[in-house]
This record gives sequence, C-alpha cells and structure tokens, in this order.
Amino acid sequence: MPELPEVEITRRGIQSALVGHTVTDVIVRETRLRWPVPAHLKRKLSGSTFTTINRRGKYLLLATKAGHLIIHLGMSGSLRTIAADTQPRTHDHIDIVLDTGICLRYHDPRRFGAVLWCHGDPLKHPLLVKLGPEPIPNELHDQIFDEDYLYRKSRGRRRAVRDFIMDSHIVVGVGNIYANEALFIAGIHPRRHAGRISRHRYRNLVSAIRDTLNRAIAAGGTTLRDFSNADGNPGYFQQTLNVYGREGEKCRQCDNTIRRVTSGGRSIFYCSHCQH
DNA sequence: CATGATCCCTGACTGC
DNA sequence: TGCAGTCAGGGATCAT
Repeated sequence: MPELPEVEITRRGIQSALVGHTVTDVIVRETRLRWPVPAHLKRKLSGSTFTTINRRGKYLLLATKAGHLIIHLGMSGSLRTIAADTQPRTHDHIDIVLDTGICLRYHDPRRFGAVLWCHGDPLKHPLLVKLGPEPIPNELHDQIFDEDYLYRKSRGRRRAVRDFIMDSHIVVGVGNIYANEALFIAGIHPRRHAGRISRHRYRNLVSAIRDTLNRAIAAGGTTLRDFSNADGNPGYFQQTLNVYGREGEKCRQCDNTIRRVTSGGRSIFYCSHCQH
C-alpha cells in the first residue's frame, strides 16, 4: 500500500522514462477510479512533453507545458514503465504511450487511486492546497516540519497521536504503517492524546518519522500485498518492521508481545513496555 | 473548527 | 473444491 516512500520510489523510477519524451497516445480502459478519469485526458495530454516529475505528499505531479497530470496511487495503485505493446493485465487501467515505444501503465485493483488533469498551478489544486509540510526534503515545498511545528499544531488536541500524524493537513505522507513504526521508534504510545506530548518528545517523533521514511526509501519501500516499483519489483522494508503486522510476536527491544488494537477502523500496533 | 464515522473497492484470508 | 463472510486501508466527505 503506497505511502510516501513507495510514491517517492515510483517517482524516481518513472522519471527518466518520461522527462523529455512526448505522449503519442493515451489508452483509458477503466474510468471509474476515486474520481472519474477525465474524458478529455487523451486530448489534453497527446503531443505534450513531460518536463519534470515531482511529488507533493502522496500525489505525483507530471508536468507538461499544457498542464499537469496528477496521479494518486490510493492504496493498491502502482505505475510501471514497460513496452507499450505489452499485453495489459487485469486492472491495468491506463496507458500513457510515449514516442519511445514505452508506456506509463497505471494498475490499481481497488481503484482508490486517482488520475486527474490540472490546468493551472497544481499546488493550488483543491486536493493539494491545504496539505501540510513535507517530512523529508522536497523540491516543491519547503515549509518547515520540526518539533516546534508539531508541538504548536497539537496544543489543545485530544486526538490520538497516531491519527494526528496520519492527517495530511498536519504532515503529508505518513500512512498507517510508518505512523506505527515511527511511534515505536520514538517510544510514544499511539493512543496518547496529541496535545499531551511534550516538545522534547515531538523532537524524537520528528526524527523518527524522517528516519523511518528515509530507511524505507533506501530499502525500496514496503511490500505487504501489492506494491511494486516502476520495474515491477517489490520493496524490502517490511523485513525490518518493528511493530506493524507483528501482533502476538515478540518486541525487538524487550520481551513483551506486540499488541494490536483498532482505532477508526485502522489497526494500531505497539509495545506497551516500550511505548508510553 | 475539531473529531469521528462512512464510503469507495477487491484480493486475501477464514470458516464451514 | 467452493462459497460466503470478513477485513484492510487513503483520504475525501459527511455528520456531529
């Protein structure tokens, strides 16, 4: 399930196949994604040349002079660059064919993702304009994400800190896997009220979030069910997960057993000895 | 405004 | 082997 590391790996993986190349065809086999795929996508994109491939949160922004293609992978989406004449498989919903004979192929079994077209500044798009700061350096956005920011934003909030750091208006890109992992590293109980955490502990949390995301990127991402990179290969970060998906297993730092509870329909994994 | 519930969808898994 | 039921999960949107 793509979180920021998986999206960043995808961005890096598709970049060289796209930049400087021109779209010769757009094939849409399924329009029913999170929002309908724009009917005019082929008309808008054909003949355009990709200039830059950026990321804002979990949104990929594929720039052309005519406008931006905004892609979100939802939770089962993936992009790969392959020969355009490769037989499409089930759930291969969209092909963006390039003058090189390579196509960018969008695959998404659960169809929670989105492929949109944006005319103006994509950062002003309704889906992107209210997003919080980037936890790791990003070309498009340099609002500071540090302990002072989290401390300030959290005062008076009674939300569980797990939900707080998963809120894209607070900080982008931290999904359930990495939220749980970062809270373990920081030694913070996932259900602690965000407003009852000290500045000092937010300092630890900020570095835990950064460290977790960076290590996941270095490992090629986390593949639990269906993530694969632009070449169709899985990531390996799941092998180093401390708590996520480890209910009933032994904590890697003490003799305790990892617990799982549910909150807001989403699992929380933690060690009650290491996290408070 | 802050927060929690709901909904979209399918593959994987469980139990019979 | 097959079938029905359950669950996960990003995140916008709705309800409170």
